[in-house]
Amino acid sequence: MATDRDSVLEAAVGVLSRRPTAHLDEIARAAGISRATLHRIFPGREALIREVGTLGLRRFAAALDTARIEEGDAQAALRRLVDAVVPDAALCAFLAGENQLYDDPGINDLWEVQDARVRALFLRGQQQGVFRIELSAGWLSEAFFDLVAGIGWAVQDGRLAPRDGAFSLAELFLGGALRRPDTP
Amino acid sequence: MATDRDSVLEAAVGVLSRRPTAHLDEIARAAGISRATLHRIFPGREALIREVGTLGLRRFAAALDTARIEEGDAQAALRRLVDAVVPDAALCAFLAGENQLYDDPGINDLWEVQDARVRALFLRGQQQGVFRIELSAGWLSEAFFDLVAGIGWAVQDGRLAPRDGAFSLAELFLGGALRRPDTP
DNA sequence: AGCAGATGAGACGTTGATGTCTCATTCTAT
DNA sequence: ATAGAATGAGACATCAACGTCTCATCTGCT
Repeated sequence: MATDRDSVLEAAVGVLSRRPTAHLDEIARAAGISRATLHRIFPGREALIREVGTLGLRRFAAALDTARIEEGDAQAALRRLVDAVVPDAALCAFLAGENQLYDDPGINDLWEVQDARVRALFLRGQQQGVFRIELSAGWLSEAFFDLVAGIGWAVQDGRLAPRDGAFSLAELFLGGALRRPDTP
Repeated sequence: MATDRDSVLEAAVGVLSRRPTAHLDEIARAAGISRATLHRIFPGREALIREVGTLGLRRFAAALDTARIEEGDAQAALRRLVDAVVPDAALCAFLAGENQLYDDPGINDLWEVQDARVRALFLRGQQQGVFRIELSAGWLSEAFFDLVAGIGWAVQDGRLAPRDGAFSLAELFLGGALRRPDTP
């Protein structure tokens, strides 16, 4: 049952995104299973971490697909991306915190592909005159991901209401913190 | 010699901000000393991590002081803060990644004080009509710190030139990613 | 040169998480 | 109801990092 595996991974994210060094006991308890069963599903800790990473990247890639970021106006595409990615913000928070994953070539490649897609979105937006050209597409892409992770942490720790996630992310990232005098 | 301690902590940050689970061997090698000497300076791993955390918070607090964030126009104060904090972005990146530190009450208290100062800055800016009121001061504060950490990671990994750090941070955070038609 | 202190290299025991095993219990399908 | 499979609980060995120790070497000072 793939659903079973994914539900365990889901629970693992909840623990690991906060404390990447959490013991397997803790993860198993969070998933509602015993440590023995956890080992039956995943050969070991390394495999579990890797699976969580690939799940996060699969979800992120699915969000890019759902948002159809390659189509239409760049700003509208980014707003669609925000809505699509915020539900998986916790997974992105895990990915952001687990730089160690970049040792795995498979995960690294998968990440590169998705990151390139987001960078292309910003580049396209800059060519369309929608996004600012003073900021590099690479930095926009990285900063966007940082803020998505920030949403994930804030929601998990109860500092931000889940309903406010998409709005807070889109408004801050697109419009910045400054009040615009011309748009009352 | 406090300078010696700090130089070791400095080196430790370089390693720990990327990989929080790095072995003491690795940290000692990065600092150019042996593991034995590392143990002579810091009683153990826990003490080392705690010292790195307090160093980061001291530097962050010093940046808030240097920028005089309690004085004058909120936007100008934030720009001063950006300039003051970017040189220590790597330390902030460590603080952001090491949520585990929040177990220590001393560090937790110190963090609360600084976070409250930043939140007060945003609240003041909102009252002055400088910052947008649709975004909560708490989220602005958290997002700002996330982006500072992002700067630290990007610079450390060579994805962003150190000279571009302050500009990229200030422009994105204050003005957002959207191009403003009215300010060519 | 000679001495005191500091450092590096390495050995050693301890500790805690991990991986594997067994066995009793529970769930499920027929 | 019963056989088979799956799960939980716990014991056990392994292993890697940690903390401590000793000793040789190096540095700095007189």
